[in-house]
Amino acid sequence: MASGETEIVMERFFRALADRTRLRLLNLMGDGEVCVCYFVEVLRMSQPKISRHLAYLRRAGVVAARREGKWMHYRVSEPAGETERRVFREVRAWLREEAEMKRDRERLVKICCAPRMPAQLQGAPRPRRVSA
Amino acid sequence: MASGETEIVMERFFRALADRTRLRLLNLMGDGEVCVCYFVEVLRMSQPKISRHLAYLRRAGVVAARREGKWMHYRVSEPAGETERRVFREVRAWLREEAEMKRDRERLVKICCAPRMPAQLQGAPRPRRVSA
DNA sequence: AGTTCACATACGCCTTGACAAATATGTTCG
DNA sequence: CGAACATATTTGTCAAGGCGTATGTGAACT
Repeated sequence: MASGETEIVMERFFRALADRTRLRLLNLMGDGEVCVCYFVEVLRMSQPKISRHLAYLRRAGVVAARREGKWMHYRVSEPAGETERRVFREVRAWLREEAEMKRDRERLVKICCAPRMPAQLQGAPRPRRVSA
Repeated sequence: MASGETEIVMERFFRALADRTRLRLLNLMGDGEVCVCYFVEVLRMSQPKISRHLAYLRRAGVVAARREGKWMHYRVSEPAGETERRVFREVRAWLREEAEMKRDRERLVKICCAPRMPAQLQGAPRPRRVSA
């Protein structure tokens, strides 16, 4: 790693968290991998907007992506260091307590566990684990 | 508090941390109140720049200021909620580990505990507690 | 009162990044 | 192959915020 590079890690990390949409995305990934199409559905935002914020989080090293056919699954990516991991853990605990974040997770559960999925989500892969 | 206002607290908090200068200022306040003149001296940045970032941190509710004659002392201001406090605690622990942050604290100690203070700091009030 | 010291704020310039709309890429299936 | 679908990126516009310079403000002196 280039000298001085560690010095921007923290900044990049906090910049990644300095946007409500990105915090909401992170919150939805709290229980495991989630497909992009669910983010669009739950947050009711345009697909490019979601995608841009996911790319931002990816560049910041906060999330990782996995392709499965047409679908992309995003998951939280744990930091390397012990201290960073603890910071991240507490941040995510904070997310779990916020009102809007709770509502988002409830919407995710409602949508992906519904007896009939919404029309645009027919055939979309369901998240492994989901909890409000 | 107005409805919906709690939803921007997190964003404002992380935006306050999303800048290296502000992180360094926060780090220097880790052990107690510090006078503005020390920030200028330790970080070797212009006084208006320091002042602007301190104002930003103040607006975000992350620090508090106290006037003592001509001098302004800044200190970390603990958040209200338990979860927020834990996040903040871990963030500050992270700061304590970074290389540049350590160097900054060492510089603060060296400057304010020197037998003869630098010319521009003659008579400046020394921080209560200081540790590298 | 007037000056000096310590700090804060205002102004102008420039960069970053958020958004919508349009377009490109990659995957599957007929 | 080509159409359909899911996701990604580009383009253009705008607001937030970074910086340096200049100026304002409040406290402590003579």
